[in-house]
Amino acid sequence: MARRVRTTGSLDPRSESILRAVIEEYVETATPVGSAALVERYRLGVSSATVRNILADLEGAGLLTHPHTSAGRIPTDAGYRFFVESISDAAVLPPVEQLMIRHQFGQVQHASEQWFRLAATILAGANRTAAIATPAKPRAAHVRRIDLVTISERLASLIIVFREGALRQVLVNLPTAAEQEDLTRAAVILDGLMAGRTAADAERALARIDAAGPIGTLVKHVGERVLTAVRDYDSTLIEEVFSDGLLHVMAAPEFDRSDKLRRVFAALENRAYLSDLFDSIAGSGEVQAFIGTENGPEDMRDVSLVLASYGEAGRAVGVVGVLGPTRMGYAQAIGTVRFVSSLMNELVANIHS
Amino acid sequence: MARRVRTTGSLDPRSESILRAVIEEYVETATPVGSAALVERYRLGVSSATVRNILADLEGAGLLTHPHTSAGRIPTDAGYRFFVESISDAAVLPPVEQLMIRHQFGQVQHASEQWFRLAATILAGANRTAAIATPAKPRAAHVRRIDLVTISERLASLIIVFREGALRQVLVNLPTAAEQEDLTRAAVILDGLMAGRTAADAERALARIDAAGPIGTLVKHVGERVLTAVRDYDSTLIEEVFSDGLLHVMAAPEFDRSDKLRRVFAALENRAYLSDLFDSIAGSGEVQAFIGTENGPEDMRDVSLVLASYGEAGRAVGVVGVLGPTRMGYAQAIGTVRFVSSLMNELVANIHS
DNA sequence: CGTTAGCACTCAAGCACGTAGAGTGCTAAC
DNA sequence: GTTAGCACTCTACGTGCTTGAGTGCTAACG
Repeated sequence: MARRVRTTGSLDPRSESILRAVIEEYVETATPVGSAALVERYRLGVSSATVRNILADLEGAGLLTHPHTSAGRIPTDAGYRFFVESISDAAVLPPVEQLMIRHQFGQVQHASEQWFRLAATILAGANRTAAIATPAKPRAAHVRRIDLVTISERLASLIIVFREGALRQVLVNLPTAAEQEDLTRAAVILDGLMAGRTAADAERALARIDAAGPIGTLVKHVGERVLTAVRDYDSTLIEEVFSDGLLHVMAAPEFDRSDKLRRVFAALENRAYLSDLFDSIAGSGEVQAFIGTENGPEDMRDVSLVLASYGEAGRAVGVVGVLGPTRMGYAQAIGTVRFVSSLMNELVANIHS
Repeated sequence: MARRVRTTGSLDPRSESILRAVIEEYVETATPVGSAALVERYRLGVSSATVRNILADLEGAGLLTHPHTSAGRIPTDAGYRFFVESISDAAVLPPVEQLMIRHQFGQVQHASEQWFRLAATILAGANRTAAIATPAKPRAAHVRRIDLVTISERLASLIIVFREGALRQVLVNLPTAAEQEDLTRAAVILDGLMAGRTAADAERALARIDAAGPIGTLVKHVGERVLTAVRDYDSTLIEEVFSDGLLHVMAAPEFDRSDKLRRVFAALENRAYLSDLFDSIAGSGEVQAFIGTENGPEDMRDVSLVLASYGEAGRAVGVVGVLGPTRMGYAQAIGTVRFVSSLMNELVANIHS
C-alpha cells in the first residue's frame, strides 16, 4: 500500500500504462473497469492482484475513483488531465485522416467564407461528438465594400462587406425617393469614403461630407446607417457560434437524462461565458482542453471542451473545437482540432495576403 | 354506457366541455386526469360519477385513453385533433399579445432580411416550445445584383443578391490578375446582363458575350460561377431551417429521456421529409397542425407541429411554426403562428412591392 | 331516464427483503 | 515485489406486499 507514485508530475511507466488502459477502456465501454478486465484485454504481464494494488495507488494519487466499493475504477478529471498532458504533444493526426479532412475542405473551398461551419461539421464527424466554431472576428472592423440595392422607391438594401469577409445586410428607409442609379452613385461615394476604414475613421470622413443636394442627403443618411452597422459589428463580442453534431452528444449514455444535456446547452448560450473562454484560448496559440470541473460553469462539469483558435493574433481570431462528455477520445480530439485549426490558419492567411 | 356521442363530427356541449377540461388540465399538469380532479377544478355542476360516465363515452369515441385501469384519462391524438378543429377558427390572439409580438418585430424591422429567425425566436418565446422558420425561398431565383470585391490579385469575393433578399457570397479564382477597378467593370457588365433574370435566361445572355480581351475573359469566367451559384440556389429544396427554443422542449417531462428527443431532432434533419411537409403547408393558406401520429416519420409521433406558410404563393414561400410535445397549448400555438405568419406576409409584401 | 352514492376491483408505485455477481482490499505464501 | 485466495461490500435485480388513486358497475333517487 501507498507505494512510490503520489507525485503529480510523473508516474512510473507501469502505472502510467495502466492508467492509459483504464482510460482507453472506459472511454470505449462507459462502464467502470475492474482489474480482471484489464489483465484480460491488455498484455500487462502481471496478475489482477498486482493491478489492483496499482489501481489503489492511482486512486490515492487522485487519478482514478470508485463509484462504490464493489465497482471498477473510472478516471477522475485529474486522471484525464494527466493523460492529456502526456499525449498532447504527440497527438498528431495520422496522414490518412489528415488527407480525408483536407479533402472535405477542398470540396467547398471555393464556395464561401463560411469555412468555420464546415470546420465544425468535420470535427463533429471525425470525433463523433459535438463541435463548435466561430468565424474569425476582427478586433476593429474595417469596411471593405459598400453596396446599395433598390427594393422600392423609399427602401433599399445596404450591403457592407468587411475586410475579413463578414457580410452585413441591412434595410434602409430612404429620406427621398431614389432610383438604383442614385443609389449606385451614393454607394460609390460611400465606398470611396469608408473602404479600408474603421468605425472611428469612417465617422470622421463622413462628418466632412456636404449634406446638400439629393445625393448628399442620401449619402449622409445611408452613411449613418453604415456607421451604426459597423459599430454594432464591432461591439458584438461573438458574431456567431455554429455547432454541429449535437446528436452525437445526445447519444452518449451519460446524457440519457435530458436535463443534464439541457443544462449544457443552456450554458453554451451564455455569451459572456463563451466570450471569456474564447479570449483565454486566443491568448495561447495551442490546442487547449477544458476537462469537466475545469470548466467555469457548474452546468459544464460533465463535459469537456477541446478548443483552438485560428486566424492572425492581432487581427481577426476565431475558435474551433470539440465538445463531448468528459469520457471522450482526447487523443483523437486534440489531433483533429489541432489539424483543423492549422488548416483554418492557412485559409485565413490566403485571404489576408 | 354507450350513449349518444360516437359521431366524429360533433359532441353534445357537456361532453365537449369535459373534453376541453381534460385537455386543458393535462396540458398543464402532464399527468392523467381523473374524474375527481375535474369536478374539483371546473364548475361542471355534476358529480364525479357522471363525469366518469362521460369520460367512458369519450374514450369509446376514441378521444381519450387510459394508460392503465386505475389511472386518469389522457387525450388521444384524435382528441387533440377534435379540440383543434373546434377552436382553430376562433383562435385569435388577444390584442395585448399581438402588440407585444408586433413590438418585438419592430425592434429590428430595419435590421436585415432575416426576420424568419426572429419569427422563430418570438414563437418559441411566446409558446415556451421550440419553433422553426425558413426564409422565403423563390421557385425560380431571380438575380437582382452582382458585385465583385477584390481579395488578392487572383482571388475575388463574388456577391449575388437575389430578388427575394437572399444573399450568396462565393470566392472566385480569377483567370488573370485583376485590380478592383477591373472587377468593378466586370461586375457592372454582369449586373446589366443578369439582373432580373433567372438561371436559364442568364445563361443565354452570357452565351452571347464576347470572351475576347481581359475583361471579356473575366466576365465569362465569373459569369459561369454566377450561373452555378444561381442553379445551386435553385436546386436547394430548403435553404435553411432555423430553430429556436429547443431548450423548452428538452424541459418537457415527456422528453426526460434524451433518446426520444434525439430521434425527433434527427427527423428534423431529414430534408426530404421537411420538404414534403413544407410543400403541403404551402398549398393551403392556413395554419395547419400535425398532431403526433399524424406526422409521417415514426420518430415524430410524440410531437406536434403547428405550421403556416408565408409569402406570395407563386413566387417565394417560407414556413414558420411551432414544435412541441403533443401535449401542447394548441390554442395559443395556432393563434401566435397565424399572427406571426400574417406579419411575415406584410413584410414580404412591403419588399416585393 | 339521467344522475348520484357507494363499493368492489385493478393496477402502478413504492418499499422491504433476499440473492447473485462483480470487484475490491487484505493476508499469507512464493 | 508479486501472487493466490478469500472474506467483504455494495449494486442490480427479482419477488412479494402494501398503499392509494381512480375506475366501472350497481342500485337507489328525483
